[in-house]
Amino acid sequence: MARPFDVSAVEKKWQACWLDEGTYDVDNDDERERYYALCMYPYPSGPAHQGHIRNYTFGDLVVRYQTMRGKAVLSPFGFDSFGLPAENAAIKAGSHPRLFTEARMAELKSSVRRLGAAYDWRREVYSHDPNYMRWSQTFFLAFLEAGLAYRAEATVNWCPGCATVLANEQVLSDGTCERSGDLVQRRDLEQWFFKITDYAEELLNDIDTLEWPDRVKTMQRNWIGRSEGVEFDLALQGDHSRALRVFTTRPDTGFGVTYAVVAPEHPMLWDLVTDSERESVTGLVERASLASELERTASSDAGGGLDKRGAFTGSFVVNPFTQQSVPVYVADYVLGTYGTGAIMAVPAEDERDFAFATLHALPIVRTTQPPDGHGDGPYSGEGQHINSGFMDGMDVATAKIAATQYLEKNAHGVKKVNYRLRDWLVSRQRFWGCPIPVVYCDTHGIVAVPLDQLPIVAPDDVVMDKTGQSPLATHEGFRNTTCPICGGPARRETDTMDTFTDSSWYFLRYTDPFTSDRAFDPVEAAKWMPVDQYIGGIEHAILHLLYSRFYLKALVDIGVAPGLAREPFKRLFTQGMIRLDGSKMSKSKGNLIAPEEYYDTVGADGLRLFHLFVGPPADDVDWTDQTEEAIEGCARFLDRVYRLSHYDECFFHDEITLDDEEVRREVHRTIAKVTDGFERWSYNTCVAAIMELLNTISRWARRTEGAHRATLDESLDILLRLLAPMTPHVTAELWEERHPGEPGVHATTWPEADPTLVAHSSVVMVVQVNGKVRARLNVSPDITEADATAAALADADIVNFLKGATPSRVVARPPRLVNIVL
RNA sequence: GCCCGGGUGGCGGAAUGGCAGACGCGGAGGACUCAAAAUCCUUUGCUCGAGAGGGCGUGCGGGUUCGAGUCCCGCCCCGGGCACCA
Repeated sequence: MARPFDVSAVEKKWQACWLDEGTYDVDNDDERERYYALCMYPYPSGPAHQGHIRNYTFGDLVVRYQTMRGKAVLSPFGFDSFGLPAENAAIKAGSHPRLFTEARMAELKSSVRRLGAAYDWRREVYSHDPNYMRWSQTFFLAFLEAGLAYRAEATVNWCPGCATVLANEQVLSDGTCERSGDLVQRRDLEQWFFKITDYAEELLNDIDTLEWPDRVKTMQRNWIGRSEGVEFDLALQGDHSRALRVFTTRPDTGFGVTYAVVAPEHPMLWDLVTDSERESVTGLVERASLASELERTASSDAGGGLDKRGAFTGSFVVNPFTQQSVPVYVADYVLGTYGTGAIMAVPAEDERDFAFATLHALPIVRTTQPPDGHGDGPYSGEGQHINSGFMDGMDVATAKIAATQYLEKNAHGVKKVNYRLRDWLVSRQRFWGCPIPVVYCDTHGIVAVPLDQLPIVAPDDVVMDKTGQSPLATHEGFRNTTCPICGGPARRETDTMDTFTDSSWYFLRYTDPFTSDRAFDPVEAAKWMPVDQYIGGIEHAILHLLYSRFYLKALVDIGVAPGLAREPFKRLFTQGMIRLDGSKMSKSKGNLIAPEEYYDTVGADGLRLFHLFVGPPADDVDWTDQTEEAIEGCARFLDRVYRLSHYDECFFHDEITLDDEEVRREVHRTIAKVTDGFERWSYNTCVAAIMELLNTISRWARRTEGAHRATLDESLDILLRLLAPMTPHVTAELWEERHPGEPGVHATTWPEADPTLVAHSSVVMVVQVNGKVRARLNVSPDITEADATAAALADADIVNFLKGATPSRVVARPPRLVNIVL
């Protein structure tokens, strides 16, 4: 489309200006009020796509708006530059992940620069920078020393496609890898873990203090999965010196326990199995251990959990409430990794137990009275206790307390809190990540690499193939080393750290990236932290956002970040996704729409305005056939702004007329609307309000009766300032034309609405009869209820409409509405 | 199955219990032009009507209210999250 000005030239000019002059560089000794605005640092996958553009457009609006509000705004940029895609691509192309990654970083940076977003580029960080790795490794060792990092053998998630283990958080609920989509396998391996479970309670409680979307908060609460209950003993029938320990959240249903179940991995299992049952139990356990997590957990779907595989162990335990002996089963619906790995089963009040009991013909005893009409199925809701001895008649909460006391006295019962959250598995058997800085010595075992030898950087001449072992393991020069303690032969850890460890602290490095003798100065970091506004995609709702919260808490506790607030991100905004043909836009789907083609036509400003205008920022955007036209519409609006600013046929008069006054009022009302919209993240309505203002000014300036010069100048100046955080280039250009030699539009302050002008001098009051609008009257905004009623009833149209009928009621809501009810 | 969102013109969307459809896209008509593009103006929920004007209308069915897109109850559909965690 033809533009009234050279968009590319204008945008290049201002981008160069901001960069050369370091307009958005901010120093740590800045005395203005501070504001830390941050977009999640990207994985460098190539040129920016529309998701990035959307993210950085919102971020830049916040940065420029808060700057105009007089704050010192920290706005850094960097790259989450370690990761599997680079390694896989490098294997394919016979290149090195670093070369590949740095080429992608350059591409992304170039397209981000052309967006014209304001960043302090001096603070740029990237994960694979040895200067950054040094501190990633230092933190690992600090965690190790504090007992927060440990090595253990465990059943872990192995992704065959990625040729590495994964954290629980990276496995989707259907048992596939969130990255490659491969079915994740279970393997018993010795791996490094971070003790995130130590922080489960605090991670859960502090969610309440965060200004985050409820959706994200709920997801994190569910992920942590706190449950309160009792752990107690079920004594073995015939040998009361031994017992099966179980966990339950419903001790009150104890009288309904008709059997018990242990997980196939339970350590006591083979003590319980009698000779006659050995064969069937062996078969069951073998099947369970071969089955993938998916098969084991997803089999309950359709038939309401009828597929409950299990076998009798041959042993019995005593129900401590009824003193009756009940059979012990082994079944794969009980998990070895949660609670005690064994449960008391109450079929009448638990769906899973009900399904199992039905299948295996076990007795079902109700202990809670279900509501009328509930039927024979399991019932786990509120109700009076029945068949429950001393708890009969109690409600669930009261019975829980009574049952807990009973178990404490009679069955070694202890109140217990369990979490679904597991420790964070951080080992990865891949090359392109931060090496774990420990060595293994035959004499001294696990030995930390001395801090002065950090960073441990992987050598370049490594054969990278996906063998299931870290590529570093085959590099003799890297692998073989000496023990820092005894100098004897030792071997290096060859696994690398999960890349989520890198992204768990980058926001701290941004606050003080200039120092080389430590990761950051806690005093400098404390000036900026916590991040005032964090912006990113919903896909990080659990992974990155939970890990970062854990990191900061741990870093504060171990003395790396003393004095910092314990939460990294005060406010979080999660933007919607861009969809093409209904599916998420992503490089792997090959459906990216690059911004470059728009930069040359509608400009970065046009594209930015589109992203702001298309809908609520939190909503997904469908990229359709009509999107091109919508983007052009945004560019057209900017052209109209440009033309109005250059309009030189205006006839001016000296007196301020009523029309001029009304324009001033519109201008100030728009200030109020846009300011409010900015605070509420309602950017689409802000754009609409500014468009309306332009229409008003434009029509008024073209009138033959003329316009008041000072009013036109004020109006245009305010319009440019309101628009400046959204479309920074064109507004900077027009402002410079209008105010040569003065500070630029981005250095001006955010306009303030004059309350006396925002108020309306007269308003339209609607008059309804039985809820339908029958007349409109111009009234004073402070009309009284009586006057409003009188005016409504006196109106000619209303009188005519009523035809003498007497209203039964008149509801007046001055000054907006009067409703006459017949 | 459970927990969140959401359902408004041809399309994206707006609307603190008070004029439904702001703003934009698209469409229609007009001005300018030799012509086109660009620009500017008018118009644009559906429907009945020549017109004035009327009726209907925010997924469906009820309810509360003088008044409901908005609040309550029960459904339907779409999207997302969780899913044997005892």
